[in-house]
Amino acid sequence: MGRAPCCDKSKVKRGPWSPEEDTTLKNYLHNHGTGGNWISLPTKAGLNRCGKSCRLRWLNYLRPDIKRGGFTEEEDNLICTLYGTIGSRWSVIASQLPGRTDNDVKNYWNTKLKKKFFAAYNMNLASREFPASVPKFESGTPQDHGTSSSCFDGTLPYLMDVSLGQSFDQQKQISQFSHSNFLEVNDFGTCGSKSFTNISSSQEASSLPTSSILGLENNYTLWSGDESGALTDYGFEPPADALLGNFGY
DNA sequence: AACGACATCAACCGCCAAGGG
DNA sequence: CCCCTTGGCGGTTGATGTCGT
Repeated sequence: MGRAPCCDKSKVKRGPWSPEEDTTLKNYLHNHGTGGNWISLPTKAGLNRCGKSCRLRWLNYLRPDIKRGGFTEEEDNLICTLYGTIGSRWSVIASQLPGRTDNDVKNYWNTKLKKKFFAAYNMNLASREFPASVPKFESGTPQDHGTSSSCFDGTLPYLMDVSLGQSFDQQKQISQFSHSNFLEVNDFGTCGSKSFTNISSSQEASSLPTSSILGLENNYTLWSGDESGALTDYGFEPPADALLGNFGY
């Protein structure tokens, strides 16, 4: 027996969202929040859409803090470094790129960065006898590359500056983005890693939703991976565990 | 101008894990 | 425990745009 679908696909609208639907969803979320239930949200909001579709539309497109436009070189480098270390954990990678969604990062990787990544990698292989296997971490344990391992056959150029084909300072790059070990957590998605000071001092902070507006409490909770123990242990072997530790995971 | 190839990205699919009853 | 619902995630698809011939 197959798994029951989350909604009746034949009765809900699919495909691209209209501006009217976007407005309806935004207005509803602004006034009521998710109510902790995306599945029932479209009915309450008067949308003939699947709840999952509403959630995706909000997270990937309608959220006010979405950053649109091209990725910077620093973002490129960070994505490549993280991909080389933890694999295709797009939500984790996106959490280190404020304003970027996992879908954005995934699309960007698949359409552009992947080629750049391997072009730089091949260049390194040809010019500098880049080792066929890269045991950079002192632990000596095999790397866990997540679901992407088959793509690499165990070989990862994760210390490479893809734009320059030069050695890449992983810790430096990561520190530029992770700011601190605090993660922003809210009810509207997993994206957005910002330091407390960034949230509290920026103009963005003043525009953050209050619990009354969005029907939420503790919209922004600060978690420290070292201290709270609240964050998931993803079960990575070193070095991924060590790297994720930099982000509070 | 017309056409095909390629690139982009929004949206969907299906699986998995968490949590509540 | 077990089952069910839901949220979250990564992989994939398909519509649309852009470029080259």
